[in-house]
Amino acid sequence: MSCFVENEANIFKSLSEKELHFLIDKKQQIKYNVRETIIKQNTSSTFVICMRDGLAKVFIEGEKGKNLIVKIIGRGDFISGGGLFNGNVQHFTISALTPVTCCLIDASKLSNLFAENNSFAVELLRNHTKQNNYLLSKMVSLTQKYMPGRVAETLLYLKDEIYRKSQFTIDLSRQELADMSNMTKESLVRILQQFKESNIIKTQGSNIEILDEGSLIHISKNG
Amino acid sequence: MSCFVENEANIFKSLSEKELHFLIDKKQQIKYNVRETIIKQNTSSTFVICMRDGLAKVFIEGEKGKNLIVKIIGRGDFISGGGLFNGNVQHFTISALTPVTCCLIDASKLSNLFAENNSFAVELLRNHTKQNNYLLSKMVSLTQKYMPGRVAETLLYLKDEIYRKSQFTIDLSRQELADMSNMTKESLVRILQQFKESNIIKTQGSNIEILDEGSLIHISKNG
DNA sequence: ATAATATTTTGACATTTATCAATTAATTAA
DNA sequence: TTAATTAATTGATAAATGTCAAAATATTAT
Repeated sequence: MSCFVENEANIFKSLSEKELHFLIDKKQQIKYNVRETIIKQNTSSTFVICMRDGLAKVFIEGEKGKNLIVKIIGRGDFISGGGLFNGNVQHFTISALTPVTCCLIDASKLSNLFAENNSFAVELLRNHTKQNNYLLSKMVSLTQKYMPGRVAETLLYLKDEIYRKSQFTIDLSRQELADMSNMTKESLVRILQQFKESNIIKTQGSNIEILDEGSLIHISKNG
Repeated sequence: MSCFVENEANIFKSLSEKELHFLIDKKQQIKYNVRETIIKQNTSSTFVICMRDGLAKVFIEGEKGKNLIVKIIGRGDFISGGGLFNGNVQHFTISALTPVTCCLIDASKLSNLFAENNSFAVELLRNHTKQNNYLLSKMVSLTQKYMPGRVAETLLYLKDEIYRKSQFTIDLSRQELADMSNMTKESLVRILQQFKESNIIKTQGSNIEILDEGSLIHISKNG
């Protein structure tokens, strides 16, 4: 089933072919253009998303037009909008950073599977637990680290979790990098500048290369 | 079953008497003294907690000895330590603010119930979804509001969610109030002082009375 | 009760971070 | 390609918040 990636984190791994078919109508693969909104905060919808291809940002639209990017999702990631089994109101916005293909799964189908396959419920709970723990650690970073630490963390996150190499062309603007790191774009730019001057990174527009990962890790821990 | 409170939020409401008995051994009600640790971050344990009586703080022990109090739990609250179905490592510490009585439930018992009662899995997922949404909104508050807004929010949280009246004697120190609001104790004290001078609150030691809730709401939204 | 200890409050000052305006670079549309 | 628009960068300055030390209160143990 093309929407699913074979890996440890895949919450669908415990499902049979038949169960997968029940969950996903192949024709329900939707495409989004860059910058298109996939899920909109405060609206109501009953589907959850499984990313097939592309990258999207998951963010909260705060007061005063300030956005907080919670995470980036890509191929194989499963995400619900915060309304799952809980009123269907979406608690964050998801929008495409690159062209995105994804499956929209109706939430009611999930609970229907619990009875016949209880390890699927466990998988979903595990997924939520992980998300929870991620939010907690992000919360600590954002509140207890100085700006250089937060920028270092953002860069390492992009390298390790999203692009999986030391040199990459980001699909995010400086403003979006700032929204991930909880600071203004001006502050972000200044810190990137510092990292460049210390030969920790090399940047050219949206191309970023991490030259000294050790330093970055050190800064992200002690900043 | 004395450990459970009858209300909407109770995740056990869909269980039969027999299922409840399976889940909870009455003798497994544990008592903790003030300041005792119930769950310790980074240790491994397989139980989840249902609070019967008393108040406890759920917090993350950050770097540099800085704590972030995520929430306060009390009678009827259910909480897992972040290791549920996910390696059993606890991701935060829970410690008693007042004498606490609670039930410790082995996590493996939870999944055993999923097969025979699939709405229980849905309840658990709903609980996790809510927790997730709470963390997201807390994250936004802590990162996007100025100190007065965060203190106002903390006071309203204590009034609305914990003590449920306008005048209450807090079981938290100033340091702990600061840990809830993400600031130093000195900053917290200064802002309480400002609120007093504006006749928004009245304080005497650990006794706090909210005189002007409207202003507090306004500050928490616009701060 | 009294001393010892811990907590809360206050003040002066330093640091971190944001804001605003101006400039430069990059992207998009005609 | 060139103009028009948007994004990125830099500098000067202001605002928010933290640090450190001291004083005042409260709490605990003897």
